[in-house]
Amino acid sequence: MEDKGLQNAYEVLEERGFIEQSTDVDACRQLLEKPTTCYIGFDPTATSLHVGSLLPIMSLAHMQRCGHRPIALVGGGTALVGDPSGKTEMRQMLSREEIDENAEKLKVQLGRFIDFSSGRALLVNNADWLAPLNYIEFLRDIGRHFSVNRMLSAESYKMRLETGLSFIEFNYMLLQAYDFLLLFDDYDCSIQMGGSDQWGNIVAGVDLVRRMRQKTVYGITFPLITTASGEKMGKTAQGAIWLDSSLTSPYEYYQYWINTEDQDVTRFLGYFTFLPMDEIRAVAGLQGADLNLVKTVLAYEVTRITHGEAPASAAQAESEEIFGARTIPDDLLPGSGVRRQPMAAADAAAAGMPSTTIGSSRLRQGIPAFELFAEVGLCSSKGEARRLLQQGGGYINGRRIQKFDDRATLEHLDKGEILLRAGKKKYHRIQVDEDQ
RNA sequence: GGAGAGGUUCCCGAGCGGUCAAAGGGAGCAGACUGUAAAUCUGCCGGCGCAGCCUUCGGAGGUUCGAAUCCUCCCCUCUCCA
Repeated sequence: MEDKGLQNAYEVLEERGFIEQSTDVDACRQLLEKPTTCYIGFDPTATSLHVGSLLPIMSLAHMQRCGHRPIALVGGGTALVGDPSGKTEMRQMLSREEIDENAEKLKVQLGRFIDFSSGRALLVNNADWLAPLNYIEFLRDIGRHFSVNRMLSAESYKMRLETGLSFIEFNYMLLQAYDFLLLFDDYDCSIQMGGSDQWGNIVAGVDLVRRMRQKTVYGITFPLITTASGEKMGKTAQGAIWLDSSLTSPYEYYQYWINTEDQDVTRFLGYFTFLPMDEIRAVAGLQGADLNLVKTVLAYEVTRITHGEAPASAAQAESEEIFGARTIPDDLLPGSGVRRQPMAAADAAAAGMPSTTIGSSRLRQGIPAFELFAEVGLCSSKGEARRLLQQGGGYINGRRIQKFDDRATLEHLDKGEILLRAGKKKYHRIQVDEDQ
């Protein structure tokens, strides 16, 4: 069902809403009738990719499913320079070592979405060819094809012309264009994809190949994904939503997706799952509380694709334990393998809620609630805990705490543990260590 | 190199030498409402068992009974000129 080798990749991407702009729609579609090589660059500026990179990653995965060969380019070289596109300020420079380290981690992550075995996809690092470049040669061979006048008119530089743009960043476009040229030469790569902020850089590469090789290559950009309320994807108050499970746990990740705004649900199913579009269209009309069923499928699917089957099911179980389970009808997004029936209570208990172990002697004396909330990390300071509790946002075993200094004692023990809750969604489990 | 502007609590942005832990907005958090959504309303929003005390206004000194507000030097950013 998922592997529709026959469908044209361009149409798949278009149907799923991936395409914002392309250099030549008809030519791209035609090119993709036959196995083609395409690439996207990823910046190794952090140890992990985050949700913001999910759309490009999924596009490569779709390409591969349609029989094409994707190249994931880790920008180990370009990251040394820093892309000014879409940024207000120059980004912090990282050392070569840090970038190499990050690049290694990105490889592993990308491997979960794309099959790099036996040449079905390639992973390259542009540090391999950018780092040894000779400045003078580069200027003479590549630099001469670029018009500063044109570059200055590029949208991506406009914003920076107001706030300041350093020369090193100004060069970024040449390097990315050179990447495309090199991939074209070495791997016959003829399509570059990227976020809409990459349009200028991609076109620069297309132009460079045309000038130097008299060949036409193509570019496709994706829309900037924002939520219905206008936020950029993947940003929360706690920071980015990472794809690395040690930075953002599968549970948090699942929760991020299940909290998707109503208006975004079907759109996101198209972007971030492999569920067939006709199934997705079938649920597009759902409204109100019914959408929560769809959100469950969305959260499960995205978590499964990112972290795997088992962590996704565990996240689902844990969420259901806390927020309650629903039954998902079999005909709702039938292509998904989500568990559709509520779990037996016993199975659900094995969840990975954060927990702290406390000595029984301390509990015997009783611990003021605000201290406990701060100690356990539910609040960042005692003052904050105090405010939370005074506003009625703290609970022990589901019962609201009346006074900020009410004590948690051994009497609160329920099945060997105490369940703390801050607000509606944050939980913490206290376990007791039998000391004297 | 020359001339000017400016660096304030997560962000933006006010701030008369005392009444400033610092206006206002945003973000965030809690409560109400709900569907683990959005919108809305209310409260909170440096630390501390908190009617009090402690540490903040780029950095270091200084003037004052008293400074985020005045002076000196330094660091950084931006604009214009060369």
